[in-house]
Amino acid sequence: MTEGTAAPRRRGAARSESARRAILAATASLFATRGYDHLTIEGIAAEAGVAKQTIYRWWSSKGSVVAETLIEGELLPGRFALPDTGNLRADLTAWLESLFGFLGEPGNAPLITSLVSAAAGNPDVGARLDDSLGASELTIRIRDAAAAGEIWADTPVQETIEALIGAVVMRALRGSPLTPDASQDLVRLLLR
Amino acid sequence: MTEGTAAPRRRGAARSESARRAILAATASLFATRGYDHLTIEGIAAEAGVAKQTIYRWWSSKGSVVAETLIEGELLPGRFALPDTGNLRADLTAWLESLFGFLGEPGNAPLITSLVSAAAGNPDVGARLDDSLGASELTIRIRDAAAAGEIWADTPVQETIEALIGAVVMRALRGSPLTPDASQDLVRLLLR
DNA sequence: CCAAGAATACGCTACGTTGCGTCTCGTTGA
DNA sequence: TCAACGAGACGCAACGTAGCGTATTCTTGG
Repeated sequence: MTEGTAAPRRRGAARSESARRAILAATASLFATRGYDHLTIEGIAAEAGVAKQTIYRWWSSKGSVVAETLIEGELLPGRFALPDTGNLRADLTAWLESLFGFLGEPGNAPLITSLVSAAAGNPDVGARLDDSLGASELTIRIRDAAAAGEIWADTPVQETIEALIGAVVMRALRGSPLTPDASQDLVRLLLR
Repeated sequence: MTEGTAAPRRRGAARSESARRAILAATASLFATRGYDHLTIEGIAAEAGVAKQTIYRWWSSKGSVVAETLIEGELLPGRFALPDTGNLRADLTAWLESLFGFLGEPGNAPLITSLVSAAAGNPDVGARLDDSLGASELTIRIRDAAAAGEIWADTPVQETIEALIGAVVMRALRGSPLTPDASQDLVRLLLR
């Protein structure tokens, strides 16, 4: 499934790790500056100082390269992990605030928009994007909080998460202004 | 702003309405079968039996043509209007159910995914897509319901709508299975 | 033990294809 | 009469594939 990862050890020259790193770095850099749809394989190859065929040898599409770049953590900062202070509402609010804060910095909204577009065309990117935004921790925390009685026991976990991330995605897509209370309001809205 | 609409009355031949209709119909048909990123101006022209220049004369981009096709109602059925029985929760549930139902029919999820992708790259398409999904009625109804005390008076209208549509978009993007209670759960979650 | 050989990755260059957006052409129609 | 139309050629960019010579690495056999 995940392309571009280590090959089984056989004869012949080994895969060049430096080429792989250069490709991912070039992808991250070009993606950030030009966006997903202006990203080209030839552009990546040129920026990375690598032959086009070296990309095609290991990845089947632009989306695959982007997905792996995302996995490698070169596209989004790692700061979107959900904090764990024991207070779910506070943690969620902080998490949303860091996301909205990121969206508010100039140039970042188009980056997320581009990532959503990439996710629309490539499920692998979608899954990795969810991961990068902290969806898995979200699931665990909300489920546990419901079980522990910290929030309404019948909270529909899946729907809550989709509404949360969906709201963030919509903000990015529409570029709607970020009200200062958005994070608090959203958490209050969704966690009763 | 809205391209492709009436020209100022001058000398010479008038704009061909049949060409315009053929272009929009071809766009709708190709979009539905091949998706947004495989949609090409040359393909539309060929399918419509029209010269490429006739498209470029009236629209500036692929996105513009798609946006107008959306306005014309040729891409999405008109059935996503929010019903008005006086009971907001019931109306929202019905609205969500028709959306989720549409998403569940084979071939429709990719259509929405493609539309989201188109919206990501073209704000005009985004705005029209919101319209087609009934966002404006949503705003009015939720605001009125809050004012009338039918729902919590402090309901953050903008956040609620973004969470609602965002949840639908996430379903389409992730292709997650549609649980039968999803609509009810979502409405209960957001409207307390 | 170590050279020969096989297998593979790499950079490079070139090719045919597709779609872009622009630009003439005659022709047609209000 | 003159702009809109169809047809289609043009240069450009990027696609994905192929073949080349070179470098690297494992396997084999004298």
